[in-house]
Amino acid sequence: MHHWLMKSEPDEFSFAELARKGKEPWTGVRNYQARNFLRAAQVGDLVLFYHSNCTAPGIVGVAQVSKVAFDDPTQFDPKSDYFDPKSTRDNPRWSCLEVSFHQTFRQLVSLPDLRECAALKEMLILRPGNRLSVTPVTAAEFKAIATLGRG
DNA sequence: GCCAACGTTGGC
DNA sequence: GCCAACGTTGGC
Repeated sequence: MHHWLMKSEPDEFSFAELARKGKEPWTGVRNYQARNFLRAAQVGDLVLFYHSNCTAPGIVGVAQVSKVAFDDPTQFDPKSDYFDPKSTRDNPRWSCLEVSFHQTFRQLVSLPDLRECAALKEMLILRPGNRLSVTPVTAAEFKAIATLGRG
């Protein structure tokens, strides 16, 4: 069992939308390190859902991996923002997976909250300049954040 | 809108 | 394989 943190801009895809739809293919990851994390995820892994690039950045709830990684269809679609002309069907570069809604936090665990928490000092997301949209989280970090979020 | 950080690209 | 240029991310 692994734990992850995934970032999404709420203007693009919000956690509320995941709650409404129940599940969503997590496509558009175009960074090799993040892709490798996606490929390591297993069904049942819990995912902290982080809203970035918004007025109140932070973790809003928990999702769960419901399908392991498969070829990201958007890489083959010339109409998609995520189209990659260098990727072929014989040798696809990019993977996606499916996430399902799990739980909405009672309160936002904001970026300042995360920075304040001594147990979270090592989190990748808190490093300056970190741009990975998918990062691993330890079980202890997950627990600390879930405790804050569940209030 | 600014800017720091970092990944990627491409010339050499 | 080096490295400068460029693009993107994301907090503020």
